[in-house]
Amino acid sequence: MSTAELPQPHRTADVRRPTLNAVAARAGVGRGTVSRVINGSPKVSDRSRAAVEQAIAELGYVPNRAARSLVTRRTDSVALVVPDAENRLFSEPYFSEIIRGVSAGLAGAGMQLLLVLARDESEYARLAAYLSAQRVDGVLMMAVHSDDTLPDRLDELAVPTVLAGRRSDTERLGHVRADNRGGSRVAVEHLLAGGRRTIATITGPMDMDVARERLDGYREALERAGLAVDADLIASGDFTEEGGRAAMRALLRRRPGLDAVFAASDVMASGAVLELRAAGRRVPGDVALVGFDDSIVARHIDPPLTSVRQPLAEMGRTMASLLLDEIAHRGTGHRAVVLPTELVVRQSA
Amino acid sequence: MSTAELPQPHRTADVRRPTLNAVAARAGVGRGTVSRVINGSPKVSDRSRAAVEQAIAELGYVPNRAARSLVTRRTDSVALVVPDAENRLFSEPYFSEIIRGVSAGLAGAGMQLLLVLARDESEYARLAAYLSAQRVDGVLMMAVHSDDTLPDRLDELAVPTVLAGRRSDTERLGHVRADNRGGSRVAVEHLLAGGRRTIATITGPMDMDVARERLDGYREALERAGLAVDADLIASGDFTEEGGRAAMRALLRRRPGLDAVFAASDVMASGAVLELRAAGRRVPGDVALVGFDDSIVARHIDPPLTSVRQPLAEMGRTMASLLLDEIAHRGTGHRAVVLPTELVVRQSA
DNA sequence: ATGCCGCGTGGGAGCGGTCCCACGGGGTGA
DNA sequence: TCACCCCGTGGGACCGCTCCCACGCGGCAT
Repeated sequence: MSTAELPQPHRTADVRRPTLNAVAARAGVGRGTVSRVINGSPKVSDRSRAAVEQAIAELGYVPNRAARSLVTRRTDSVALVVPDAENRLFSEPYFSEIIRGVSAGLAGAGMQLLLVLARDESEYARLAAYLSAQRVDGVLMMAVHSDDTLPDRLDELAVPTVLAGRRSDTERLGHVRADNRGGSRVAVEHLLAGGRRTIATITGPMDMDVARERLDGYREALERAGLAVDADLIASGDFTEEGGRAAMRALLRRRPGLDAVFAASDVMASGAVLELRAAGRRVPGDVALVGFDDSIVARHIDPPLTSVRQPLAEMGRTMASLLLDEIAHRGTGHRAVVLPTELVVRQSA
Repeated sequence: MSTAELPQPHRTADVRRPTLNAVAARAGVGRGTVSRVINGSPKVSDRSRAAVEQAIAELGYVPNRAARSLVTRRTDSVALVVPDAENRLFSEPYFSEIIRGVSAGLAGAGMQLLLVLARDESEYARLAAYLSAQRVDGVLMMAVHSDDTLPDRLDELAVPTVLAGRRSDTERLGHVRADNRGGSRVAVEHLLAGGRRTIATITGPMDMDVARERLDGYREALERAGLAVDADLIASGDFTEEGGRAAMRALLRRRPGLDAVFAASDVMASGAVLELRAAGRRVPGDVALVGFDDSIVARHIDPPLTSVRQPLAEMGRTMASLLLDEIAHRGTGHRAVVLPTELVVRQSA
């Protein structure tokens, strides 16, 4: 590592920005009037409003957030909490797309987005106090585990909270999720439509709601087609590539005759592909494969992977709007929103 | 999309949190003393300190950020600005790893991280005023274009600013970057060591410093090896997969005899692989290939890609510490830090 | 002309901290 | 014993905003 001093440019001293008082003086009105103009109150004459707006423009005035926040007891900011252990997910489009959606949904409301990565357990434990100390008006949480009680604590502390995904099917907090079950069903139906009949599935960890839902979708599709669900065709992975390989190996051992696989994530599918190739099976010739997430790897593995896409940006936007809702009308009750998925057909099935 | 009302739980009314005054009363001391304890001043007797700490614990007191910020003129938060047009990068480990590093580097200092995605030009234009209005103590910027003047404006406004990467080799602002030139040189030296002699390169857009640096590294390696630099072996891409394909196509046309390619990004390398395969060349048998970034696709394309890894998390941490430095000692001058890269050898070369 | 209404307005109070000045009391040196 | 110092301390004065009360004034009904 090398470090270099850069040529030092001019550096203005601690610039004091104009206050609301200065604007009032310049516009020849009282502080109250300026405040009203800034906050869009209708009870201001056109003349005053014009004068104030001109003064604001001339001075380049921007309200001091801290001062406002102190009296309104709002911060106009929300936190996005991401357990940092989930860095795996972080590098997927999942996080970034949702964040973009959240950001877009928040921007219109003039809300700031605070990114909080909880590195370890102890840090995570402090979070409830931290977040409730009027630091944020609301909290968005991603990748919440089934046994996580932080959301409940926030709820008890009256901090508006919205989750990405739900912890279980008895989730009481507001949340947004994709139609995992429906998406999986469509994926498997696609395999059935391609003439496949011995369709296996690689599931995620069964203590996660997404994993259970995606397995349910698989079952539903088979049942609707009048096919029996064979337990030997179900192997569990852990959403990692290695887990996908191991599951695929197990499936090939138990049911060498399988002609299709539905993997509950693209990353596991990418592991499965390697294992299939190692076993001499061609994809999709011998075995068709469908993944879930439409992540980056889906486009880049060979063959490009047919996968189920979640409307990530829209999920983010919806999370933002649910949260803004909860903030605006506290006690309105929580809402759950399920968004439809879409099957992206590529060459693996 | 479907929406559901969830059962409504209890909802406490606007909870008023204890103030510093309440702590003082409970501890039987003055406000000043409590403030001193909170801010770690040594001028407090052990007795008072103990009393205050107990009162804080009993009341669950947490200082009000807004109130503090109002008087100290600090916000204890920094913004991470990401031009949203760069969403492509966003989904790479690049962003997420740097963000993790930044977050880790900031956490120790009790700083908050504000994520600011600038969606379009107009939004981006407003950013300078927005950020300078004492909203943040400093700014971190990613993916800054060569012609971007926002950093300079921030600098003029005396807002401490640190960039990820530099705009050009005359960059005056503080920044952190990987040793792109050295990394590229090592990559090409690896190809040379493998016996390759006709080594092409696919560059990024030449108006980006990283692209220029990586090309320079390529040149350096050849020159050190006593080989001439052949302009026909240099094709420019744009850091996209399609750009990589097009560049590879051009290279094969101009120099069908090439036996190795150094692509300035993994994504371009992944495009190159497709084109090489289409042309019937085996990788690495006929043509060896090295990429840059060690991104997700590097591990997942076939064959797994040898690539140059940047120490992303450390870059983030370093950015944070440079920024904290600039905030603490304004006018100390800006610094540039270059971090070493590492060649990750896989099967493509 | 007088009273009343309501709109637009000015400005005091206060949000919850930090800063700093002034003050009391114990120790030290003359 | 007295003057001085220093340490720990309490509390007034803000920071820049919003909230809200009270007030002036023109228009309308009486």
